[in-house]
Amino acid sequence: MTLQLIKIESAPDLVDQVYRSLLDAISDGSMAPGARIMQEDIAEQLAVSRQPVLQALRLLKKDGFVLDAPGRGVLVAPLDVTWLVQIYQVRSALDALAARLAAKAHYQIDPKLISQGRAAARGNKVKAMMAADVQFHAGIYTASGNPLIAQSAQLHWQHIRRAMGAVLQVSTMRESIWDEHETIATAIGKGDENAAEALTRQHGEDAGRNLASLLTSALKQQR
Amino acid sequence: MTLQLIKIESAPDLVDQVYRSLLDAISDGSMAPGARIMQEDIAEQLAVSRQPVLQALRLLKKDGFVLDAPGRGVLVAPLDVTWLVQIYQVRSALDALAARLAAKAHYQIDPKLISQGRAAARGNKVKAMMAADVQFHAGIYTASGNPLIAQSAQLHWQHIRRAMGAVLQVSTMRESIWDEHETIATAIGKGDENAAEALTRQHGEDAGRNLASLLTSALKQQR
DNA sequence: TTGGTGTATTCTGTATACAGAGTACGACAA
DNA sequence: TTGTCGTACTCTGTATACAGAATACACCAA
Repeated sequence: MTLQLIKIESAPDLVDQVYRSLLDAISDGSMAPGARIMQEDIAEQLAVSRQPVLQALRLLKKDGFVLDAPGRGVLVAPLDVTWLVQIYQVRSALDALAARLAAKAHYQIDPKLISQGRAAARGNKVKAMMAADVQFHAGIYTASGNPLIAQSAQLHWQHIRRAMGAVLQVSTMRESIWDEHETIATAIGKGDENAAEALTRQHGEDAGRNLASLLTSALKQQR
Repeated sequence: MTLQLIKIESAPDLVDQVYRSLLDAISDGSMAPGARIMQEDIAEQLAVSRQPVLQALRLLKKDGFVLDAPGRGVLVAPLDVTWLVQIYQVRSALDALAARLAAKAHYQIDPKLISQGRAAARGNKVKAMMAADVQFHAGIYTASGNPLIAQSAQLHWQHIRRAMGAVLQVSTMRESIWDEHETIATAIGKGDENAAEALTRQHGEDAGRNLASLLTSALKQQR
């Protein structure tokens, strides 16, 4: 009996649910950066006790989405360009690693991911663009065969999502990224590890610089 | 008043203390891989209620040090070679990134780190060797100027420490690693980004392979 | 002897209760 | 008017209480 059984997922408990709910709210901007969080408010809104909220907040703190404000509880982490740059540095390195591993396996990335991505890029729905982008990169993580990469990167993407939301400008997503994606996919498919790695890193660094500069001006404008 | 004030550290609460205590026990092997953890036992040993223990365990679960055993609480994560290899892959990539950033800044790594490391390697205290190794790499993380790298890597080192403890063999630490460290430090100091990155990655991958094979045979021998 | 069913126990996760720390605000003095 | 002190309040973190789920074991039948 070596066949892969569907793993029974343990029922998501309240802490998980609160965590996701808060993470979502923070990522999509409905909880503003710098906003103060009070356990009781959250607990009441979600109709749970303070206990699961307390635990969820601690997890979010570990991930850098909320900060301690000693004596005043916790705050939604403010948007910080430096922080974003650091996120992109790490993510680019992880993406590059994933691309190299995927190339080693001559993994054939589903062409649909790219065609769908191009379609999304031609539309004007920011969410759809973002989703396509995430999906493409997630595809590489999966292809790498190293789940640890996906796990780390997933958190990074939440931070990125937040920054993107704050920038709002649709122009952020230049269509050229899908040319880059296609080049990367080709290199991976051919098994050209060096090219896949270098292209992916470059792609990530460009995206980081781009978003960072947009965020900088957006933050300046706000004040 | 632009001078950097010493940040006031919020008093470490019980959750933090329990977390560290458990992390330490797991990392140094005093809590055996696969061992079942019961909240009440821990709580009693540390003279706290179950509440902080519950939260600490959830944090450890997020880090991969304990696993859910549905219906039976949690287990100390078993030592898994595949997992270790994945850790090393990610850590090598992060180390390489840190080395590149440090080289960009022409950071001069304290030569003491290396001389002390060589001294430790000549001794036969596993702990001291390990500590020197960690310190050298931590130096690079600091030099990178990206605290996110250090944060991620710190967890990886805990996993590595655990594996090393299980292997026990002093021979694990070949003295040549300090030659490699010295080469890396030189490349960083000279600002040779490419060399620093490549050397560091190679160093990490070698170490990973080495430890993985030792762990494999150690695990085989156990059964 | 082996398989199945029912019950008791054990352990987790959530809710509630409690105590302590810090802040905010108001009163008073200079 | 401004600065300081004191008090009340708010909010967090920890402990205790409670309920539910899953396991283990014993008993019974085949």
